[in-house]
Amino acid sequence: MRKPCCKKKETSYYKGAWTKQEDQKLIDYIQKHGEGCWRSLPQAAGLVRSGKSCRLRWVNYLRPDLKRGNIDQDEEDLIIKLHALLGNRWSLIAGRLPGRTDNEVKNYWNTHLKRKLMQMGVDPKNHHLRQPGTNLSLVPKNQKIASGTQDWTGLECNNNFANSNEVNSTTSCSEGNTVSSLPDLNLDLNIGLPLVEETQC
DNA sequence: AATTGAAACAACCGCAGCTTC
DNA sequence: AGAAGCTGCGGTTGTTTCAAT
Repeated sequence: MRKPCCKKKETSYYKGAWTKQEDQKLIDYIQKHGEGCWRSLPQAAGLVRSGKSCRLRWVNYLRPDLKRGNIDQDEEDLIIKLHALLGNRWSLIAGRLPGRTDNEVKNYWNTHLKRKLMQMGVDPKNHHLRQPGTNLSLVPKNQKIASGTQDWTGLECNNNFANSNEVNSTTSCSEGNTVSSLPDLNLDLNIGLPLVEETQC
């Protein structure tokens, strides 16, 4: 049986929004000791949070390399393309967007892009073009498809391969499916090993 | 100015997969 | 081999903000 890396002790953790003081404690601790061993981190850092919560806070909001702010058109297009290829694999998608997190991409998808695709008559689940007329009533009259977004007609790539971890640049849609609407799609989907500062628990 | 509903964002929960013993 | 711990991911929910009425 594996030895726990820290004394297991169930505490009633704080939940809800993080305070500035908590953020600072977490930042200070990680700057000193690096990431890793999330379970023991809270106690070591003087936080009354679960390791999970600390990890999430760091990964999604405190990491210095995060690019905060609006997602631009290029990023949006890339998200759509990657989602067509990978499905809801947000961490993989976020990995192709420097400075963006899986949570951010997921939220953006759910709040912006899903609706946008539906308005365009595209099923956001599989990126298939819906039957003409379906849901098109959602599109305001005279509204053109946003600039920078392609006509997704013909996008019929199934996502079977997305269930495989072997996502790489040679992956392509199976016969009969087409990504003809993605002419500039040149994705290197090799999963690079992250530069992790090794820390021993 | 107050109310209400929608949109956007932040955080939690549960589960799966990997690692260790 | 399998049980248990840990981490990371994806789904979901809660809270805040903003616009419309």
